[in-house]
Amino acid sequence: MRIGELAGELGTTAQAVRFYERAGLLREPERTESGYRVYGATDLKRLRFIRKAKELGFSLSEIGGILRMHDAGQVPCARVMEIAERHLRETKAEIRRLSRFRAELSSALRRWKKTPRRAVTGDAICALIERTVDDNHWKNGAAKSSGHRNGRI
Amino acid sequence: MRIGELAGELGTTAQAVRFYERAGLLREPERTESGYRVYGATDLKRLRFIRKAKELGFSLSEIGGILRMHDAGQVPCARVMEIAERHLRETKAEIRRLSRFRAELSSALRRWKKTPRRAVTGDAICALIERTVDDNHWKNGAAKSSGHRNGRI
DNA sequence: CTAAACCTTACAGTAAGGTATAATGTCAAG
DNA sequence: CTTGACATTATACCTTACTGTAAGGTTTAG
Repeated sequence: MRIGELAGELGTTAQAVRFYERAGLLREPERTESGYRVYGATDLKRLRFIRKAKELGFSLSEIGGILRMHDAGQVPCARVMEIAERHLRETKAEIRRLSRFRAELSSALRRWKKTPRRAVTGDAICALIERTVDDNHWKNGAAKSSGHRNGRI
Repeated sequence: MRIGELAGELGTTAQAVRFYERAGLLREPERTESGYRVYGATDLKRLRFIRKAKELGFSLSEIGGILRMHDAGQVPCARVMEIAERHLRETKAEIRRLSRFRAELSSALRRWKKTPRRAVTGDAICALIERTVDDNHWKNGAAKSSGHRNGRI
């Protein structure tokens, strides 16, 4: 199969497949006489693995590491667990942080509804934000938030 | 005060402040005769708001929207709530997704410990990933994971 | 007076994960 | 034999939120 078919099979594009090849996730495939890439069942499985892992939150460099283990004959499942657990911990930490923030938001909002506007707002831009506790001691803050702004998927 | 002092006051850098100015979050300040930017208490408050909102997970363009509301004489707190609630919903959705994934991981891992390696692994790269349920119907997947790879804060 | 520390501009680069474009070549069908 | 759908390459561009660098001008402490 050629690159477009391989990509289409997994809901991605030929460019992305070439990108994965340059990134070292896919080996350089055989070529036809005219230079077209030709893929087989093994490549399809490998690409399916890459797409699936990416869906599950693995970065391409993590996926690269896993694939290199596989290529070296090792079973990478322990490493996979490790990375997945880390993602989960990070996400949980973020939801704790956000939940605290929401709690503060709602209590500020209650105050805000009870008090004359100007009294709460004061000289702040938005008291909801300026009055939150300083959470600098929680290293690794938001700074990225989750998805939604680019990629399809 | 000059740019370095303003930045230092809030734990950021002069470059970042100039960046905010170009991005339209800070107005162009007065200048000394020699062209140095000169800031006052209002600018300090505005920058403090920006940094705080960013810590709480707001993107610069969201912050820009909020500041434009403020500059137009409106109280942006309702909008702030809206964005914060959305961030929280997104993060919760992601933790649900990850939790499901982890549940699958652990059950796969139990199977994996009970069965001879080859039987579970089969011809997969890592059965833990290949055998996860297809969750494409959960639009907006991971595709970004949370933080950790760049920003100070 | 000089050196350090600060300021100015403009432009390039980073990370991640691609997407888009240009200019060209190939292959099957009509 | 031409049209259209595919393929090739290289290079540039996108987002976000900055950071770094070059090449210079200014201010301040000693």
